[in-house]
Amino acid sequence: MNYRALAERLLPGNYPSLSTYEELYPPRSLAKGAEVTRLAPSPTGFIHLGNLFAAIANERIAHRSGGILYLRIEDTDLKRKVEGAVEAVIKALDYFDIRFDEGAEIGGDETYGPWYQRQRAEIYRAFVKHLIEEGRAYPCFCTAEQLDAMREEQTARKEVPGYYGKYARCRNLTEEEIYANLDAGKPYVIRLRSMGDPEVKHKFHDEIKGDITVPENDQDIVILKSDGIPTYHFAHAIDDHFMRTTLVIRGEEWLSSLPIHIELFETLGFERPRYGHNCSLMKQEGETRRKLSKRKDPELSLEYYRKEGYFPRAVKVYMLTLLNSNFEEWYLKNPEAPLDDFKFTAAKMSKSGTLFDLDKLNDISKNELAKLSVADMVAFLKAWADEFGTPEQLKYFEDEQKLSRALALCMGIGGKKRRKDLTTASQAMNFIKFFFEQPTAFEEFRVSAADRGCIMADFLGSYCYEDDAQTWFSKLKEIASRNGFAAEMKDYKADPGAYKGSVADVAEILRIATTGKANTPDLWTIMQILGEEEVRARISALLNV
RNA sequence: GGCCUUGUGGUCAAGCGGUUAAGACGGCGCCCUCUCACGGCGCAAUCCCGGGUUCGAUUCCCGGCAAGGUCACCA
Repeated sequence: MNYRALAERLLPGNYPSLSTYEELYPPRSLAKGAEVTRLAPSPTGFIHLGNLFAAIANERIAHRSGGILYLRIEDTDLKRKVEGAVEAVIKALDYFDIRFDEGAEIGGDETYGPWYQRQRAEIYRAFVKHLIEEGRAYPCFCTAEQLDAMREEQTARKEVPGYYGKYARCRNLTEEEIYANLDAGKPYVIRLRSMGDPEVKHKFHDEIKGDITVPENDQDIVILKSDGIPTYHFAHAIDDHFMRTTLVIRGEEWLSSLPIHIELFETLGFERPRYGHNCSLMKQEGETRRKLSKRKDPELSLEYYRKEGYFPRAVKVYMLTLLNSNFEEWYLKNPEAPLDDFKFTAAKMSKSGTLFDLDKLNDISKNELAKLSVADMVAFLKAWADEFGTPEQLKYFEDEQKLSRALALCMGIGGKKRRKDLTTASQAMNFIKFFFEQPTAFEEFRVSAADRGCIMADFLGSYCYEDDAQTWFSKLKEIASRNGFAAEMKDYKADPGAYKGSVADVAEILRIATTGKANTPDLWTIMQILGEEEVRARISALLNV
């Protein structure tokens, strides 16, 4: 068989010599130990927590080591393309401080580009042509129907499905048969002529999983599709070689195609990057758990968290605690340190699938928001409200002084201890609502309507805006006594039967009357912020019902 | 089904031959307290199963089992 002639027939024309590409994309001059990692999404534009998870790992490893993180777009499948997707990905990741050094739409050094795989067609074809010349790749004319039928037959016989060994029909086509098919204008793909034997297993060091066993590949996989565009596997080998990737951190779902990639790198004569296969983020579904999926779990899109108003740092902290098992301990000791100071390592990444835990995220969110200054909190809420807030909520920002005082109270600023009431922007806006809007719904009172009336009237009679907190509270105790409630909690607890309730119940009535809620921060302060007129109006409104 | 990966409380997990088997979230209880939140204290709850090796296995070996992933001209 004249492979050279076949290659020329299949991919006519003069391609640069292979060494040209080596010179075009030379090894990077980086310090020893610097890792080059990448994110290589297909341009669907949809990013979810699972993608963020892997993105943070790649970003941290690259930048911790003084290396490079780049963005490559895997657009070999046209069906997946969505307009504006690349910008959306960049923006979504930027929100979490993930910045690329190179890549699609990034600008900067273009040496290792282009970053869209469709624009790299010539490179792929040059290498495919080379493989054909070497007899390591061949055209396959099998139709989709034939392949389906074959798969069915294999499955029925309980054999491994696929295009390999004796099933690789086009692998041993004669020269005459090939040219006859070509002359007949039959569409074809280019397949790798695999030399592997799956019975042979090799030890392989995975940066995350440790030593694993990998069988050899024997599938004659498609490397060039009938449209002349490579498949993922082939593009991966070419691109990660010429973009000089040193470490590929990718999802566990790729582990089973590792044999293919190993064979590809070997036949191309490229040095392999190191690999780390990270576990996926899982979701509990009934009895079982499964990998997060973009189709089935829209509530796990990054957009969802932005809309809820999760503080980006909180999401990142949560991801890091899942990603590196020693991060949480470090963070507990260094709550003020920049996240980037943490020594992130692939080796500390979890080997098993992780269930996404909203309770944990919420807890972290509360802690993160509690660290903010009032000004930062206002800025955060404003940014959120501008995009997602209701018109009523936007009005809160008109009286910034009141807003600041309300937030300071809810965050415990000025008091002895910080409060942790606020979880997300939307929750926070809802939490402070009563400062700006008269409550229309009231939580249930525990005291009878008659007693409530007496207490509210009594309060209105003695209320003085100028009273300090202590005076205000001692008046509350007097009201309690006058109306048959215990002034001291201790007295009440000692003999509950002797009273209608305690001063706590008195406070609760006023609290619900002014805020609508049974649980709030300090009531006296709330009244100070609301102002005398508003307090009297709200209580009177309830008195007259 | 084949192959690969993974199995420590409800969740995330440390430990990797001898430990009262850390810690965090969640749950429950108590204290603090005008409510809540914060904080403090405490409780319940875990080594997938079966064989080996060993004086001794959560830790090492073998075998099960379970879960996840993957078997495309998708990535």
